[in-house]
Amino acid sequence: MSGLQNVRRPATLASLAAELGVSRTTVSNAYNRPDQLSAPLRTRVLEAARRLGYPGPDPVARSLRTRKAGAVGLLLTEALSYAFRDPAATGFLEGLALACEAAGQGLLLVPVSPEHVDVTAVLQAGVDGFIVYSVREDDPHFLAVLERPVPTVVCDQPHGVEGVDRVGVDDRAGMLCLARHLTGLGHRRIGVLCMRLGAGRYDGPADQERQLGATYPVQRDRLAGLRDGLAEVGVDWAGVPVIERFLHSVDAAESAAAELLTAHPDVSAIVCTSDILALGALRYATERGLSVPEDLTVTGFDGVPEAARADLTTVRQPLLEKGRVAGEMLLERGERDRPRRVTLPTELVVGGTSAEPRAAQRFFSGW
Amino acid sequence: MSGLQNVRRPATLASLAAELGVSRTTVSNAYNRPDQLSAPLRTRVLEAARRLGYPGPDPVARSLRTRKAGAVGLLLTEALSYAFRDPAATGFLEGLALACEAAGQGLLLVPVSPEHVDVTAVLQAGVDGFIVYSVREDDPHFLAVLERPVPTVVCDQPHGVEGVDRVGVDDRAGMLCLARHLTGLGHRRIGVLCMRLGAGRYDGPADQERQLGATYPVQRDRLAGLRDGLAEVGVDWAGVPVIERFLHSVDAAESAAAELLTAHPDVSAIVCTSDILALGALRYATERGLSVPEDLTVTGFDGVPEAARADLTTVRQPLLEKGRVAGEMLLERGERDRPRRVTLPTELVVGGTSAEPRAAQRFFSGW
DNA sequence: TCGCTGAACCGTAACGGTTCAGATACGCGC
DNA sequence: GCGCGTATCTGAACCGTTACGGTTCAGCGA
Repeated sequence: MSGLQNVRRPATLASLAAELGVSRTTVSNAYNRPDQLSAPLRTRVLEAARRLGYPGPDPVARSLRTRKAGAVGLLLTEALSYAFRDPAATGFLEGLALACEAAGQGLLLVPVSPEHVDVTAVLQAGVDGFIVYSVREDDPHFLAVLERPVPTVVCDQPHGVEGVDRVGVDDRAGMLCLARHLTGLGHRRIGVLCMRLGAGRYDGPADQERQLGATYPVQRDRLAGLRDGLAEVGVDWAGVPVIERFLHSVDAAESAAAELLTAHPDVSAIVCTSDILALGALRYATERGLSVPEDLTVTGFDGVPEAARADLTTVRQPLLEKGRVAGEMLLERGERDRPRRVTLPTELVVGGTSAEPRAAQRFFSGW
Repeated sequence: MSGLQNVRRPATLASLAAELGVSRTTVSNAYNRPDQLSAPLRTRVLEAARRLGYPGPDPVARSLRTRKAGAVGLLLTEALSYAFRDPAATGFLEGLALACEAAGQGLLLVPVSPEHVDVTAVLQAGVDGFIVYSVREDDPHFLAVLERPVPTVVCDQPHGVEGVDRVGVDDRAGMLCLARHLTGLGHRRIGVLCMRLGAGRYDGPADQERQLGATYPVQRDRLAGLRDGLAEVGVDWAGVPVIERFLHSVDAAESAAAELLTAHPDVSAIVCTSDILALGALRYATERGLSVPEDLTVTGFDGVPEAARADLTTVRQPLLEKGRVAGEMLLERGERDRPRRVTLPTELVVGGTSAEPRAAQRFFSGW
């Protein structure tokens, strides 16, 4: 806990009213409804306010009475600072911020302790609604959000929560499209790097059981899309190595790529479930002296600016747009009879990191 | 305004107490001080809460009573989305977020309308303190923040506001150091790109009067540091062209570089008051077919990650650290007798974008 | 049996506003 | 002179909670 605490207000609406010998209503009106009192009196009120150091109506008290806080809460699974570090999150948040701005709403980043679970921050947030960005299905903070009697919009994951709007993309279809691009090039020996699949800290190979038990639907879907695409050309998913990393960073991905290629040196393409992971794979390839795409194809997912700079083959999703839509769904006035589900389009971006595999590897499928 | 409004709470602490035939205090204690009532009664309360759909104590009402909101407000001059777009801001915010997280405080991004001035959002923010990031001296939102009876910490600018803590770097000294690097290399014909110097939208050359009247102390100081450094080798500041841009973007900087080099083709070095501006200058050089640093030296300021990737000569400041210190200053418990001023160190980073000017240009000073 | 103690629980008074249904006075048309 | 609309201001209820200073009562030692 912090030592921060509001100083006692030097003057209140009531004390100001008493000083002037008018009612509290009048003082309130001086601030909120100038047309409800004569101009001279209003001036007198405002002048007295300045003289007594009255800073205007207290926002919290006003919120209590009006039942609106003027802010939207944002819940992330990761540490708060992640919001400013991950480019996919940043893009989303930029769009969300645009929507909030347009509606004059604040955006409250709710602190979640990465260490031990503590949902008090969620329960304490003075907000009119929540945006939940890509959290685990059974995230306790998320469950706490659902307890709160305010509207909620989920971005990406979890899926299909009752009474909650959602915006996202078709991860499975996007990945399927990418998979076809790769199989079309002739790739059959494929390795995968993916983000965390479950609550606990785990780094290493993710077998099928772990994949199916994943509590992150986005990862589940992206893997499923790839599996679908490979099945179309007869590649058995059981033989496809998947390496999981708990941390979503270039460094972590680099080590994952090392782990993958060490155990499976014959892989011709590394499919990553995010661009960040792909950037790590690229770095490992450079480190190891492998040429991309001649020796190795690398693909990502998301379409962040860094990926464009690296000319990465990836599946682009409209990150900023997703944020803006999320905000608008939450802030939109009017009745919403049923939870809305918005799916934004994805687009395959073929960059310079994917090409046909070497002749020796092509159409090989003898794992 | 948004249509978002809290649904009426299905049950309140009072109704729950009435239902159970206990006092409101007891219900409150069931949530906040479990040791103040017997375990069985607490269970009974919590059970009834679930049954009646009572979502736990209302955060706003609690805030009113306890006089703490559990959140810190953040004020930016720019549109809210800027926070996620500018890498220097992002670095700062990441550090700030770390500090907030550690203290369990939320971070409320206060929406400021870029179009017409409207300070209601500042007055409406339910926060225990404000962080003000790099705003103009006479920014009306900032003045509104000062009206609020909560502690405030300013980052970078404005300077020397009474009763307000500040964290920043010595911009003047940092730039002086950079200037000496350039003059040491032999540069005498120098052109400058700087960020906006005043409130109104203006793009173009900034004469000395405009420089001196700048309401952005950071820009003022950086220019002054350069002036000092040039004065040391006898270069008259009056002859140094300074091009100003209202928008802080690579695109804007590119056009500024064009403007500068068109009017002053004999410039051997472009000094930019930010890395973003420098990246724009680099892009213009590439576009125009100029080699950096052979044909042209380009320098930045800040030390953002993008600058490192571009191997830019710049002055690095500890962005993340600055954010964390700002947060800690605000959240720190204990009396603060007088406003604190923290100045963090800067460091000259010599990259590959600065070198000796061509022989023909060296030591020339005959403008 | 008495006095004392500590645990458990309660009543009241804020916290600082907003809101709505009046009250008052005033000007105006008839 | 009277009814009536209008502009201006007031009174009181209400928002939902927690802080504070009690009261009650079972248990215990003497």
